[in-house]
Amino acid sequence: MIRRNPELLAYINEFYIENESGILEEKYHPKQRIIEQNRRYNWVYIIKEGITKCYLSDENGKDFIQEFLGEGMEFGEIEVFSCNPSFCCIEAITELVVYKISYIDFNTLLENDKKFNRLVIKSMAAKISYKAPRHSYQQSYPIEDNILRLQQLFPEFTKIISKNDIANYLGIALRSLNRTLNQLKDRNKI
Amino acid sequence: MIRRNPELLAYINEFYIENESGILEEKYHPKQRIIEQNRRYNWVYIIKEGITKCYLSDENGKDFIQEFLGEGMEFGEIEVFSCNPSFCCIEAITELVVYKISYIDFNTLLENDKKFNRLVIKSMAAKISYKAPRHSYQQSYPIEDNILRLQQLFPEFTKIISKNDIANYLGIALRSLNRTLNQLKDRNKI
DNA sequence: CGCGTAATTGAAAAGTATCAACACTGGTGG
DNA sequence: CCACCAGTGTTGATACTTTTCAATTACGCG
Repeated sequence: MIRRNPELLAYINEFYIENESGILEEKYHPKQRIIEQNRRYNWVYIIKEGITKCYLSDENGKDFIQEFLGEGMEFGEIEVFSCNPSFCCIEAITELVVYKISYIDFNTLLENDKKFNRLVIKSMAAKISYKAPRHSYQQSYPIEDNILRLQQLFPEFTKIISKNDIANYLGIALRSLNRTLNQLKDRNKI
Repeated sequence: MIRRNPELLAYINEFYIENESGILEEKYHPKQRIIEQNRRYNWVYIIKEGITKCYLSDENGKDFIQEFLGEGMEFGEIEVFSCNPSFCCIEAITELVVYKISYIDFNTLLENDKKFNRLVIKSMAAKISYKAPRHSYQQSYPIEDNILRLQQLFPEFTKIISKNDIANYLGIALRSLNRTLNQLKDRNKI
């Protein structure tokens, strides 16, 4: 549920911070948006501390949460390669500290630092391989199974994330989330 | 719906075929599986001709189709980086011709050929950026809207792909697909 | 023709969303 | 200290959507 990438973060901390590498640091407060949907940016971000949500919102006002991103996760890098405007929105949930790198510097690193290149590819591969099963599971199983699964993976998911966000993450109505949670409690399954 | 990557295919055709590069060619018939779920392989594939489906199947027997892959699309590359067994199944829909490259050669190309490296990254970025909106749309909109959208993007989608596969792609029951198609016809929307 | 696969349909059951009302919480200012 | 407010969480009743299951038909091909 909350994705992390300690390997990437460690690498950046070790080799590029305080080293005149063009990597900047920025802070955000909860509910601040780092990236808005359908805009163009020239920065790639990597989370140093805190949690964000990555979501798409559609005309009818519904938000769909792609993922919750924690330490070491990148965002904004997809748009470097696709040359499209941002396809999702990134919003801070907790207090947040990020590193940011300009497109130009990011591309330079990709070309000249093989380890960095490989870490970025790995991070993208991870994004692909966890999205697929999740999408599949959400479509194929009833709400109850999805909640039990979340419960297993992240026992304290209700502590950090609001109910509304959880519902948006699961792609269901808030009411359905509450009802199902109650049913599970009644049957002592949770 | 049917993804393609002509740029990658053109590049491989131009520089690596019939050039002692370690790239092999293979043919498959409809319904043959190139990759099974949860196994380990040592090959990355690129489609030269034909169409495959990429799907996940779960214990309860349901298949969920991730994407239909056409010319130039790679598969098997994610597992090179994640080091996990295959997370999906790849099955030929039409007569199929693929190129295949061993993990070792693939890694060598990635390290030594910057253009190839960039093309692979771009292809992964594309996978991420079309999966996200699709997942979101399927969760947030009713079946009817999803079918109309498919209709717009691929007017002849019923010609090539079986009804069952379309239902599995949309994550709905076959019955629901048929009912909705009929309703749309009644209202002359299709 | 006969077979297997794919497509179609109706009726009932199950699952979800919608909407509106109400409760809880922490913070603010009088 | 209390009243108020906004944000978040909770709940019931109802309407709607989707699936399930089983039966039937259509199609392509040896």
